Amino acid sequence: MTESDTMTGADEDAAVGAWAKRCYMAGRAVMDATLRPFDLGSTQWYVLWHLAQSGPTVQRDLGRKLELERATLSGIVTTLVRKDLVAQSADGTDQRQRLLSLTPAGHALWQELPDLTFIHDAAFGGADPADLETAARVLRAATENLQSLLKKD
Amino acid sequence: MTESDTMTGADEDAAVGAWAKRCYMAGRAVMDATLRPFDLGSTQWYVLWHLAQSGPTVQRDLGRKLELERATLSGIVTTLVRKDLVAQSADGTDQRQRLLSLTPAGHALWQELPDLTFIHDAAFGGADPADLETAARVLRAATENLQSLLKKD
DNA sequence: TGACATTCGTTCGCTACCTATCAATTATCG
DNA sequence: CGATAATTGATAGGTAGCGAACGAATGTCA
Repeated sequence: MTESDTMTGADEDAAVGAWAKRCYMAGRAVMDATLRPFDLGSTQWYVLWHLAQSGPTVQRDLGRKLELERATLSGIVTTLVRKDLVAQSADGTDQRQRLLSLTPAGHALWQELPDLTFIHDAAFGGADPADLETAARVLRAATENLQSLLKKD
Repeated sequence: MTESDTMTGADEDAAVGAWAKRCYMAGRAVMDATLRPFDLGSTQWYVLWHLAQSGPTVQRDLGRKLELERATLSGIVTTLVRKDLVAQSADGTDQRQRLLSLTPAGHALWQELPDLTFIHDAAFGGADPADLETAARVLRAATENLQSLLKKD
């Protein structure tokens, strides 16, 4: 047993949580390394991806889809606007909302970006589909348990 | 299927990678909320935890145990030193190394901190042990696959 | 021994999360 | 209608992570 096993707790349950973190961090590291030549962060890529796929989107809606707090997305959008990849325009109906869309430069960059499918394939491609389903179910249940723990407070 | 599919939450919510992130974030949120009254971050807690359990530790070793880069741990240690919870002293044999230990205030705070095992219990307590084992195995394999992807570059 | 390489901790600059708060806007309800 | 509540986006301040680069200390090897 390694020291990190003891760190995360003596039982197997804790190990799942620790591996969830490691897996997330490792995935992000690969994504960041792939996008570094393009001066793009992983979450910035998700924003471009969504806008390229779904077209102009109200900022709040995008935040809900990417599961980011308003403040988090606000900062990322500011960065992308500064890079002239995303435009933030007023929406006619609700003056509070901002409509996000790709600029021409954003469109152009999106065309040049490599396909990131290989990341997911490398990570999970060799796994038994049934095991993947089980892992997803365990993680989903844990997430919901934890979130309901926060609500209760 | 890429990470992007998972983020959109379209219908493929069986995506393990996305749930790994959600699970990690949710766990950290509960931990942060629990530790907020004590003005402690989650990783700061891990540092105190290890020092309370294992006694004085060379900084680099602690970094390896907690799987943190030197730069990351350096910042966290600085914060804990500023709060007078951790002391950073010179080690006799190697003048490069710093020996970390709990200060009296650090010991005192540690005694007052609540038990955090309820978090893992709430998250994974209701799951089938076999499923937990499967989830851990899937995540571990994915992590190793991703890390070897980084080495190759 | 001396030259070179490695290691440790720090610092810098960055991404990406969060909470709390604020101004502006819109929604709701008496 | 008007007062109050809720929502949007921005900002401030904090935590957590990374890579790159640097000085000091240590290891290695010709």
